[in-house]
Amino acid sequence: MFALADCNNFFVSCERVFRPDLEGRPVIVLSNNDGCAIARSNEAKALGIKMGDPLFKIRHLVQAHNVAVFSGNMTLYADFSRRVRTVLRESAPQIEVYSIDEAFLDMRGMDNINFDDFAKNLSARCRRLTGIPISVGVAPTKTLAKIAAELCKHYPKLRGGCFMHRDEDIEKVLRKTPIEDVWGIGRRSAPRLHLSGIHTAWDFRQLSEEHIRNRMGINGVRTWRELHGIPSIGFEHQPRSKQSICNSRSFSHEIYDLKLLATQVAKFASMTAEKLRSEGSLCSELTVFAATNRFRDDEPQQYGNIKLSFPEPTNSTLHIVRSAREALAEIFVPGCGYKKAGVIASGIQPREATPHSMFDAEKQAQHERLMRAMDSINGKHDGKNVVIASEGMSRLLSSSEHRSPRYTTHWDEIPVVTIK
DNA sequence: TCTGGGGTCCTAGGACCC
DNA sequence: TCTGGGGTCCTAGGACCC
Repeated sequence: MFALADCNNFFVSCERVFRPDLEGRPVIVLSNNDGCAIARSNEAKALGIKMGDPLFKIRHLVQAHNVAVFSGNMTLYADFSRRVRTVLRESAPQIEVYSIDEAFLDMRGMDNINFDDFAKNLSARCRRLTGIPISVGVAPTKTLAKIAAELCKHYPKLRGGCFMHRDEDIEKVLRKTPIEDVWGIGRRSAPRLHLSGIHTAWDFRQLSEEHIRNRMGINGVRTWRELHGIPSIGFEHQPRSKQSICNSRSFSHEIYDLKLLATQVAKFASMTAEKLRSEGSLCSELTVFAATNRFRDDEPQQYGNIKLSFPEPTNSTLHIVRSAREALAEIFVPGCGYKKAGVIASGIQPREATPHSMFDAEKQAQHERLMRAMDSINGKHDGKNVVIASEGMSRLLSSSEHRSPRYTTHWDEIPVVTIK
């Protein structure tokens, strides 16, 4: 058996931990720049607010129904994610962290327990210890466990846990599960399937493997087999090392000036280098891209990108920022208003496995000490205190007007509450 | 006026090899 | 007249996920 533990409306739930007054009220959390709704409470979903709806298109709903609006506060959510994972690790021998708000549990070997009790107890325990409500589905495959967890969200009677394993139960549930709700069936496949009369997970399961293979490739087959109860998606006991690291943002307004754009790209590059070092990795390639506002048809559109290779794999802020700035200068077109830019590191390899340069060994050691010093200073205090000059001292050009305090990580942001 | 960010894998086609 | 078979690597684009 496999379990999926899925945090309910995760970002909203994090905000509610410190704002219990928002229980029962519609709440949404916004993406970068306060652009789109990326998390909604059940009440907000009931109002018809969809995942990814731009704020300006749902303003009328927000005002009419007194929706509480938050800017994304990733520092806070990452900390809650860590707390939830701690609880999950205590409950199963192996967990696979799937995303910031989901993890699979490998239940193989746990034969003599009541899985339904296990699921419900885990949900209650997580709520008690972290404040975050979670749904736990247990089933013979990961795909079925996902469906079981989803069931908990619609049926409060399940008390956050659902064990789905008997053939007749699986059939009953699959008959009611729209095909587009199945893990692995996306935006493109669902409409195609509907056209050929496939509307539910059960309909899909009735098709022949050959048919699926021809129309949807190997991934379709995997999903089909999983729905039949045959585990076909591996359990990843170890987190795999990343193949690419990307830092990109949309800006709060268009940037026409290369110098200003370069400070932003320098920040992305610097964040990328930091992430590489924190994972003990080096990169051998760097892609830099910059794009104009694709929603404005009254302005010339421009998308530039360039990929470069480093002579030696690196995770140095100095190297990566310098290269990123040079690359940006090559793709920059004067007169264009850039709305988004970013940096992608690839060709990632573990630092230990990479032989040191034959040249300048001493210089390289010095350089590494410098990076360690930077990381240690920036890690000690709230916020970045040492940056390289080309990043500039200004912030990223993005707005977040509704950000909550980072309650659990930044002491100076915690509001003083007077209880009368 | 205002429209997210960060990932993964598969597939098809071209270039090239013996 | 007749025009193989089996690889690799790379890239772009598509599809999927949260």
